Amino acid sequence: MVFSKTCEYGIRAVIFIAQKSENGAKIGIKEIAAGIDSPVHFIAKILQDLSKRGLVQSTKGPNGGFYIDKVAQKRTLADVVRAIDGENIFIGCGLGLKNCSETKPCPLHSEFKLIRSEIQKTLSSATIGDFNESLNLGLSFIKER
Amino acid sequence: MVFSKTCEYGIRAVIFIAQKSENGAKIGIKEIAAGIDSPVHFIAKILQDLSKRGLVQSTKGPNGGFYIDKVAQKRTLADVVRAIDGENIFIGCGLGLKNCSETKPCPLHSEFKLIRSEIQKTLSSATIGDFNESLNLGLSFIKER
DNA sequence: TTAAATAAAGATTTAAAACTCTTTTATTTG
DNA sequence: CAAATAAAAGAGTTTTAAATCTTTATTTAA
Repeated sequence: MVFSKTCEYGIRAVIFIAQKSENGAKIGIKEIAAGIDSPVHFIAKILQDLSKRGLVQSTKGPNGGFYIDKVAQKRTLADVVRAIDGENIFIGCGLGLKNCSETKPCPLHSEFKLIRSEIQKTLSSATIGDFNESLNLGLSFIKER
Repeated sequence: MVFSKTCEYGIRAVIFIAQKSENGAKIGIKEIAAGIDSPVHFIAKILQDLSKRGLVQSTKGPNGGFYIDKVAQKRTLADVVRAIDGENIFIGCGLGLKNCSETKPCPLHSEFKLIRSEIQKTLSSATIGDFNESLNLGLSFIKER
């Protein structure tokens, strides 16, 4: 729920790459897929897209791979989500009504405003690089097993 | 996001039926579909399912239709969501990790715990019948146009 | 300057969700 | 009891998301 599968993989990949490339290393797509438990070609597609938007960096050829530079480390998870799933999670109506608004609210409008703002706050206050340390210390995980 | 389309329709339908049947009336499936802007046969399927679970009542034949009795008016939106989309929204990991837990948390675990509990609180404190008045007064809406 | 490594791109397949259509069953009323 | 009405049930179809496979382009290093 909340995010599409694509977006879940995207967030996990971005966090993974950030951690692994902190020291300047580059990470191959196979290693990324293994590191976050995702289908190789699927995450490749997602990263191509994030790469075009500057949320990850990459180089081809031997010793190539993905990495996240200092600038991108400061981008937020909200940017990643926006790039993949769009604005809807931040602004959409909980009951799927397109013209739900302050003046014509759905019955759950104000409740969902609170929830959405909580989501927005969480995602826009977390940068891509924020999790490096906790992952390094084994305090959090982005892999199933 | 958050809910499946099926679930959005389901919630809207249930709220609609609750309001319209408050006085004991029964509402036909066509009227429901029109009242919440949903495909007739699709919402019919959803209501069949909710009916089996006792979240709505129905009778066949002339003057038949759907309604929601006193008991079901007291059921919560959480029950409806659980019936259609399952538990996942209440317990699932924000990053889609199946074995994310307190002891093996994903990087966003605690943040999502807050968000989920907000969703849970909202849905389980709102009964199906809670919106009758606000809909009657034209203070909230469950239809696009 | 060629071979190997690697990401990018494109095309295709699979699976799940959303939606539609047809037939059946139950109920009511004349 | 027959006809009409309305939901239930079942069997599709369409659309979208997810996943896979194949080919191309770029880079490096021998």
